[in-house]
Amino acid sequence: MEKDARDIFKEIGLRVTPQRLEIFKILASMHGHPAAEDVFERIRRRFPSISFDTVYRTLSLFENHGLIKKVHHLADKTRYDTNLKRHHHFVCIRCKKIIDIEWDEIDGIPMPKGVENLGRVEDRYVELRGICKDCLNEEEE
Amino acid sequence: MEKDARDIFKEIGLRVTPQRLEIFKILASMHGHPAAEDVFERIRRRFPSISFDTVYRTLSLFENHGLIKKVHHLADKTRYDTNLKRHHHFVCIRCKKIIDIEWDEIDGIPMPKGVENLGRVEDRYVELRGICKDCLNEEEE
DNA sequence: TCCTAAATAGGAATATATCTTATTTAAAAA
DNA sequence: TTTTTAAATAAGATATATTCCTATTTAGGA
Repeated sequence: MEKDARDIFKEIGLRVTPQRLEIFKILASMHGHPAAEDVFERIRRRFPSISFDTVYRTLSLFENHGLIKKVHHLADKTRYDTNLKRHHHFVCIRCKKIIDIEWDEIDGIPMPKGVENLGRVEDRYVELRGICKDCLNEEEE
Repeated sequence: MEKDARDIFKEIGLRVTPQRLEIFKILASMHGHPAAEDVFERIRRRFPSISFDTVYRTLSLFENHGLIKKVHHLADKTRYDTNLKRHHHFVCIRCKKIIDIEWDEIDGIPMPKGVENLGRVEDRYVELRGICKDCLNEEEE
């Protein structure tokens, strides 16, 4: 997010509103991985009457234009895993289907440098994200 | 989940209730990655008066004893990522902190066999799960 | 069989996210 | 610059997921 927010919005055909500019600025300045609520708390300082809806709408908008990303594609409801065998997942970003995959080679790769300073790693989890067969077929029609 | 549910419960010191036995059975029979609601719909056939609370409580209980796992550790609220550079995450399973990590070696590993039948993979995402430095320090005290 | 702590049902409460509608505003057109 | 209009916003209602509260029931030990 280097360029001026105003230019970025114009490039992708978005109206330039003060709320959007401010949310953009907040996101750029906020390290960590904010939730909508965090953004809301911050922007309220400048726009005390801003609504939650505007924040959510703007975050969606930014996401749809690739300016930000959701950390997970399955944040709507908690899903449980009954397969206790070590495995990873293929997740369809369209229909949210989850398919188990085995991928032992993952465990062989050395940790990236510096991770030991972050904490104690207890597990490695890999998610292959894409479009599942069913959704690809529907697309064709 | 091979053993008799009754024995498993006793081993880990849980009371054996009809609701728990049934939920356990449902989980074992249900492939896919059910949400609490899915389990609720199924168990209602046999226990029409069961409450949502019992389902949630039982799922938590099973999770705490390692009988099932949540697919994600961050399912409570949507978190956004403002770092558009390709990266992965270290996630603290205790405080839910997310820390960006770079790990290019991941891209070099060949896909596991059979993935091409599942759909089109568009991205690989890795999550290192563990306990962060802050939580480890608190633990010591 | 009795007793007690634990589990449950039912509904209330909370949290997150989206929708509805009247009002305001950005920005294109005049 | 002024006018026009579709898009954006605020406010609150609504939807959905999850947890909490409390009276009642029950598992399992005494």
